[in-house]
Parts: sequence; structure tokens; C-alpha cells
Amino acid sequence: MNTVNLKQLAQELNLSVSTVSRALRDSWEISTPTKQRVFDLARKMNFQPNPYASSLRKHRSRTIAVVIPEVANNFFALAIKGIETVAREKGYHVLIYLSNEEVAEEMAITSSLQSGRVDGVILSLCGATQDIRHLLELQQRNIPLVFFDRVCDNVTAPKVMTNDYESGFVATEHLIKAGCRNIAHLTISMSLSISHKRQEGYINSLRRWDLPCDPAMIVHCGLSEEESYQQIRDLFLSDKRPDGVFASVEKLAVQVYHVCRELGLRIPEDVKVISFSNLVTASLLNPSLTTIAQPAYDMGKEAATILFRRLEKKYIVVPDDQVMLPAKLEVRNSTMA
Amino acid sequence: MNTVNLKQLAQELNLSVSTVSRALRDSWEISTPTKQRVFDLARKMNFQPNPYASSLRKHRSRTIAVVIPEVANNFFALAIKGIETVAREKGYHVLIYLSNEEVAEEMAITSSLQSGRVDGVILSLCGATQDIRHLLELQQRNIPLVFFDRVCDNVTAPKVMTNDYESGFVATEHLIKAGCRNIAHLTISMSLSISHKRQEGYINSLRRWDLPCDPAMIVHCGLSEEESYQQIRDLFLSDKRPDGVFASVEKLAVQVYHVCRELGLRIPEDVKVISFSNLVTASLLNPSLTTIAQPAYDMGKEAATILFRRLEKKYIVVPDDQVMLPAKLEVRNSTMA
DNA sequence: TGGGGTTACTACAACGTTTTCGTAAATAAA
DNA sequence: TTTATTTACGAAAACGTTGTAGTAACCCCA
Repeated sequence: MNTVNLKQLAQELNLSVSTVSRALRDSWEISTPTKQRVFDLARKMNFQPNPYASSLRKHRSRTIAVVIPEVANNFFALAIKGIETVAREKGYHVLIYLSNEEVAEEMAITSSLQSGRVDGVILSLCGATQDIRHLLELQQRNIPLVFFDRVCDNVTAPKVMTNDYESGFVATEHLIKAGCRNIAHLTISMSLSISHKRQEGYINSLRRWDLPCDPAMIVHCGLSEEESYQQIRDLFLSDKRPDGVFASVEKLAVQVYHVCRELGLRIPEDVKVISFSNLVTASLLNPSLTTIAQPAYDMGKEAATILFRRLEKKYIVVPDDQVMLPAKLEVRNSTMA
Repeated sequence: MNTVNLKQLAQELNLSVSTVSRALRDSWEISTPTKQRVFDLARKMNFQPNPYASSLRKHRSRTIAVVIPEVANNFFALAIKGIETVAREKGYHVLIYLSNEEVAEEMAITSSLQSGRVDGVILSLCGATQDIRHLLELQQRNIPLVFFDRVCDNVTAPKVMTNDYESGFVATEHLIKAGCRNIAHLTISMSLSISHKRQEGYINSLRRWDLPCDPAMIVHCGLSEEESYQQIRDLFLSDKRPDGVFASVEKLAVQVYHVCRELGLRIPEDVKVISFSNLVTASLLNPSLTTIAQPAYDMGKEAATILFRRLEKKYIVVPDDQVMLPAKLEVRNSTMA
């Protein structure tokens, strides 16, 4: 427990508390010699101002919250790193909350954030979020909100995204050019706009190349490991086995690898695979995985930067600036012709 | 900004602030009907108590800090998940700080934590930490500290570790049994006790099997990617090329794969590889990687549990209880005989 | 009828900062 | 010399909660 406070400094220096406070904040109202005395003693006594007293008085916590569905995932981990970097630079603190892909948890979290504990929130939706009241409530409390990656179209707030539509298009096109004619798309919860966009890119790419768009080839995978594994397995055991797979998230690509291994299917000979992914080991997989890599770190930095712009310049209100950071296609062996 | 407070509730109900406060905390001093009235209005007005006022008054923040060297790493990410899970269960909030493997940053972080912002700290040292004054300072301020994984032997505090010595021994033994006779050990900064222990396990395993222990086979890799890549490359180009490699951290194993690819060395035919690692894709690598997997999630949970035991003082305060969670050897193709 | 005890509340002072409003003293302007 | 203005500080009131110390009102039993 921190015990040295302004009062003690003031007593020691024969000054008033307010003078000490002002001196430490380098106020022009305090003479240079006095400031020096205060600085010296504060340093000597290792004075650390109580952040809670300060927050209470100033109605500012210098703390932000990051709410994400999971952290054991290179994309979100890198995003956190980006956010933390910017935050610490700006003297802010970062609270982390994991919704574990559960809407109920996401709601409980945002609800607890209404207390004024944080000055702002950076959030990436969990897969099943449909109801957005909990997000609107945050805004009603005047707590700035910035989305990244899994944004919410129905909420007016800044958003940091990747070019999901284009990436979906390019990924599918890449498979087509590699010779695939029966391409499956694996995706998660369709309540997410990123899933929509990626899928649209997929569909339009098929159209553009005059390939049929078979609804059976679009697999909406469940959230549980087992469920999605089964679904992917069923897909590969169906009459029309795909010769190419575009996975909208990394986890699904990993499962495709496992399923193929189980079923004795060869990648890329029997089926080619491409996926949104930030795996560090993509190039070391067997075979190496062709990925659409999102600039996760930069997205985190960007989201934080936007948030701090809002927090520090209240007068400039940009209701919903959107930043689009392009993902990058990294061609590897899993889509070799 | 949160604006509904106790005072407003009190006014509306014709009660005193203290009564409302007590009613909300379900105090026995308040009659049931009054409590009900208070609860109802609080819910209706969506009252959220100001956490900073409460923290100031109670000298407790219900917040902990997690300080780790990096997050874009499955081990630390899972540990965070474990910590966050326990914390939220207990009604605590988790601040995250990344030291980026820089002692200076680690010190700046712990220094800022002296302010009483957090009730406790969970920390994993960065590779180069030697000076431990910043950690002792935390303890002098009576801020409970719990280490996990990269613990600090010189500081008296609870520690959550894996059986590093045994794991080092077993990993090396596994290579020996697979036929390796010239085993290299790749490690990071030797100021870390986990590195020491893993290395000791390695050395003693060699001794146990009457194999020579060549100092040239122990490579202390630098922190930068380029540096360690060069060091590993040099190792493989040296006169006595190892036929087995025991990597003490995942990152180095990944680099071994890259180096081998560059040099045209085959794993496991030319060189067998085993590594401490929590890679989800270990089994999908080319070849699949034999790992010593630490129970990262459980370690996080355990560290948090110990910290909360201390914070809540329900149990006897044990100054430095140490918990050892065993790592698990997962044999895969990279060490096939 | 009064002393003791319980019940259900209230008043007020913390907690450590920041900020508003003052004000003595020193200096400048008249 | 008198009157403004500046300089450098202090007193006190916030911020919203919680804990301590009361205290009316009622009941119990002698």
C-alpha cells in the first residue's frame, strides 16, 4: 500500500497541499525554487500519486478496456500488443477482458464497463453477437467505443478493418487460378459482418469466373471444435468433395489439415487450402499454408490511436471514421497447382 | 461518464446516502422493505457504483496486473486466459503490461505499479532481468507478487513453475534414445532460472548416458531474430554438426526448422528436434514437432488463484509457496528414430 | 416508570487529489 | 502617495464511496 501522499510532502515542506499538487504538475503559479524543493522531496520520498483519487476527482481514469473473443490466437495477441504499445506511450493502462466467444460474457463485460472504470473501449465482437443493446448502452454513457476486425455495422463507431471483401475475392480467385473448380467456403457465425464480406468476395469471385455457386459448399461452422470438425469431415465425405477450400478463420484451416490427414486426402493434390491466418508457422506446415494475413499489430495500433484521438480531443467528433488496412496474400504450397 | 450516484438514489428514496450504500451491500442493518426499494430503484436507474471512489475509500482496487515479456506466443496467451478466467470469477480486473523482453520497460512498468493502482501483480521475467530492485520495491509497498514460468529465485514470492529440470532431462533423454549422440541445446538468456534448470537437466541427462558434454553445443541465443538465426546457422555449419537439438523455447525451434530448410538438412533424418512449445500446430508442422508442452492455461489459473488467496487473506499467508505443474512430452515425427 | 437492549436508520468524517476562489505581498502604473 | 496588477501561495470544497459514531423509536422485563 502506498502511503506517502501530498499531505505529507506539504507538511515536510511547510507548504499547502494545493501548492505541492500544483508544483508537481509544473504549474506556472508556483515559483521555480519552490517547484525544485517539491520535486526533490517527492523524488526522495518516492512519491507516487494515488491514481484513484486522481481519477475520482478528474473523471478520467487513463485506462481503456480491450474486449476480445479470445487471446490464444496470433491475430488477437498481436492486436493487443499494438494496443498496449500505443497505450503505454500515451500513459494509459489497458484492461483486458475475454468474452470467450460467448455473448453473455460480452454483455456482462460491457455492462461492468459502464461504471466509468475506463475512458474508452476497444472491442472485437464475439461470433454470436446479434443484440447490440449492450454496445449502445456504453455509448449512451459517453464511453467512446472503437471496433477492430469483427466490427458491428449497426453501431456508429470508428472501425478498423481489413479489406474483407477483396480478400475473400482474391483468395477464391487464387484457388480458381490454381485449378480448383469446386471450392468450399468455411466460415463462422454469419452475424459477423466480416464473415458476410468474406463470403461475398467468395461468391462474386465464383461468378466472375463463371463457376457455379453451390450452397452446399458454404459451411457455417459451429463454435465448438468437435462440431466444426464433424462438419468439415462431412463436407469432405459428401458426394461433391471440394477440390479447394477457403477458410475464413485460421482455426478452420487447421481443422481442414487434420481432417485431410484423417481421411488420407493430400494437400494440395486432392484439395487446395487457403485461409485467413496469422500463424507464425504457416510456412512450416505440411504443406506450408497459403494465407491471407491481416496486419494485426498495425490494426491494434490504429484502433488505439483512433481511440486516443477521441479521448484527448473531445471537441473534434468524427462519428465513424473507418480505417481499412489491407490483408496480404502469402502464397505457399497448400495451393500449388 | 457515469452520472447516477448514491446521492441521487438517496434523494429519490428519501433516505440517507449511507443507508442506500448499506442497502446495496445487503447489510443486516437495513430492513428488508427498504433494501427492496433501494434495489429496485438502483436497477431502474441502472446505478453502477463508481469503482474509483470505492477504491480510494477502501484502499483496494480489485485490479491486478499481469506483466509478461510478450503476448504473441501461445504460452503467454493461454496463461493470460487462465488468469483472466479466475480474475473475472472473483470480480477482479486485469491490467496487462508487456515488457517486450526489455528490462528497462519491465522496470518502468513495475515502478508505475507502485502507485497502488493494483492489489497484486503476476509477473514473468523478461530474459535479461538481473537487477531485481524493482521487484523488491513492489514488495516493500506491500503489493503481493506472484511469479509464473520465468520466476526469480532471488525474490521471496510464490512461484508457479513447470518441472524444468526434469523436462530438460527427459527431452534430452528422448533424443538420446532416438539415437542422437551429439545433442545441442539452444537456450535464451542465462539470467533466467528456468533456462538454468532446463540446461542442467540437459547436462545431467548427457552425463547419465555417458555422453560428452561439449560447451560448443550449448548455444545462448540472443534476443533478436536475426542474431539467433545466425547463431543456429553457425551451429549447423560447424565442424561438429549436431544430430539432435533441444530448444528451450519455441521460437528457437521454429528457427531451427527454417535453418534446416535453408541448409537442406532433413528433420529427423539428419537432425532430430525437440522443443519446449505450446504451438497448436506442432502436429501439423513438416515434420510434426516433438514438444514439451507446458500447461499454460493451468499455470495462469494457478498463479491467479494463489494471488487471490493472498489478497483475500482467507488462508494462512505462505511467504513463498511454489507450485510445480508438470510439462508433458508429446512425441512426434521430428524425433523419429 | 425507568433502565437496558435492539432495530433501523442518519450525520459526518474520512480516502488523496484537483480546482476554485481568495488574498497577502510585491511590483507597476497613476 | 494611491491604485491597479501581478506573483505565489493557501483554504476549502469538490469527486462518490464507506466506516464510525451516533440516535430516535420501539420493545422487554423488572
